[in-house]
Amino acid sequence: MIKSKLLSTIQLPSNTPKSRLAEQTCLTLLHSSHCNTFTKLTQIQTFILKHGLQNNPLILTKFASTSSNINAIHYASSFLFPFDQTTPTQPPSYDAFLFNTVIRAYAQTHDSKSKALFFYRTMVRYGVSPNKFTFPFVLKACAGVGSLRLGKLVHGCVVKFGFEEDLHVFNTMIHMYCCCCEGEEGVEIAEKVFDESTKLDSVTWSAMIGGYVRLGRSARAIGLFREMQVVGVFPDEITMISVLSACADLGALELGKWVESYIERENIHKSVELCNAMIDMFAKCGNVDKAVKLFRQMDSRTIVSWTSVIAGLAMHGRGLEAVSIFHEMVKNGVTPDDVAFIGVLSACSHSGLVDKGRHYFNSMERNFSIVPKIEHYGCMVDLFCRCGFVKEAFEFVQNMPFEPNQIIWRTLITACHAIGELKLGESISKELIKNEPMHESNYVLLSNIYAKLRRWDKKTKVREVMDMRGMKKVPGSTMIEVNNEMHEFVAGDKSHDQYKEIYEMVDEMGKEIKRVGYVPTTSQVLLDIDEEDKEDALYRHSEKLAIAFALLNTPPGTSIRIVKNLRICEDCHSATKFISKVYNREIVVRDRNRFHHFKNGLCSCRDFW
DNA sequence: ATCCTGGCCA
Repeated sequence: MIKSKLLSTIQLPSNTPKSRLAEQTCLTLLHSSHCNTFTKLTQIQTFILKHGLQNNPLILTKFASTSSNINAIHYASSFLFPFDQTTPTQPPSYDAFLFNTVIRAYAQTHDSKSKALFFYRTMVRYGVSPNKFTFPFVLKACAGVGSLRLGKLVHGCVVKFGFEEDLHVFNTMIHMYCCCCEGEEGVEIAEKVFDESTKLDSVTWSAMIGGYVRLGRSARAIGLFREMQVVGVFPDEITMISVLSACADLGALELGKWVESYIERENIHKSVELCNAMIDMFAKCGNVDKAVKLFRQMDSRTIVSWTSVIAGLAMHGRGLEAVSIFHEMVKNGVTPDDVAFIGVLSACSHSGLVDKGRHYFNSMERNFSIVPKIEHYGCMVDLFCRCGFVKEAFEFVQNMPFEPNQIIWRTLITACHAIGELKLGESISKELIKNEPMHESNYVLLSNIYAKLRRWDKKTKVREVMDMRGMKKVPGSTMIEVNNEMHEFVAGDKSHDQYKEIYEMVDEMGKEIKRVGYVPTTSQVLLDIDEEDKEDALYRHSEKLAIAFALLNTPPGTSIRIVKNLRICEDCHSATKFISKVYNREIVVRDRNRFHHFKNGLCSCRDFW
């Protein structure tokens, strides 16, 4: 209000050159207000036109850079470039700085990154040479768009304008190639560029390490971090965030603890983000108590801190604690966002809190004006299915404002499988395969259903179709960290040095647990073989191999932590309960979905997962 | 004279 008055009543003293004073007044205006509403922008635009400042690059640049939301940016750019944007007429006397500002503004948006590239092209067409500040923005926009073709093109421009030696530009280029991974090509180029360069700083290494983590190649990320230390480049907090993220992904608790002490020892700044990454790491590596402790010790927290600890508790099946922290968060005046709701809803789902889940889902829009996304609907479907309310789940899906995605269909199929609605599961699976013929988990679900129906003929047929289409089932594998080393097992694995002892141990385990009531669940075995062989096949599962390995190589009474890449199978779940009792070990299993804490013959998931 | 790089939660 005050500003609009100021604008309309402003008087310029006559003894000063008008334009200079107008320029200063305009700068003050731009400086003092955040020009993110149409009204303010219109007022300033009027002022600019009135005082003939429309060709003043300084004013125009400021005008563009103070626009802090997407509408303001569109507005500012349409003012700066009022011509038909596809066929620009007369090149105005704009400089690189002005273009950089507009390119930056668009590069930072969520859905208009390609406009950044458009303005880069406009800039070049006008004969304005990009400077060293231009390319980091353009490359960032490319990374956001994710098109390798564009990325390569911009790389060419970087070389053409001679900025490939600039470390900022170079680092952003590594980042861009890591983000534009069509297949593996992008990351391969990033590696090549990375390997060929001689001057790398911690940012370059972090970009590459972070790239591997994003692609799920966490072991490679850790390897690269080790190389970084060998070469003698000192990591900073952002490097450590990526490394922690890799530990979280691998479930490498010992390594994660080492990272924690390394941060302490080297006095690396513990930013909120670093603490968040640490919370996430401890939760995903099985020590959720430590995650909660760290969370409690933080003196300032962001929504990410709260969400990390809530999601951490959720995956350990500690739903009530997660819900209570969510409450505490709201009470502390932190407004939950959509991700926080994913956390609290999945907490309800993993702990069977149906009513609470419904309550939070309904409160999203009512109390927080967050429109539930399909992911939130997915959480609800999962919640209903886990509690056995399959009918309600189907009704819920029918009433939701989205077309169900494959994730939701697969949740429903799994539920059908669990409650024995095999015919329904079969028909949905077939439908899914028709729509998404190259997704292997659709075939796996169908083949599981045929196994339960004992229709080996149809099961074999599914297998054949998969082979014909050149697809492979992701092999189940289990990782375990012993003495700071990761060991990975796949079913029937004989590559391990200790494999003979391990198989003997597995046999012994089988005998011991059968004595206290374990019955092998042979219907889980997805092969058409006779019962005795099936039992044998069950004993070769990667989970059991890893547990046997742990029993052989860790002191009695210590807890065992393993990480499985897929969901733990029903038989291994049952067997592990008995093993925890017979061998008096706490066994913590992280599977694709959540954690299972086995202790004294029971599991924290209450056999519901 | 003012504009630059990598990172955390589903």
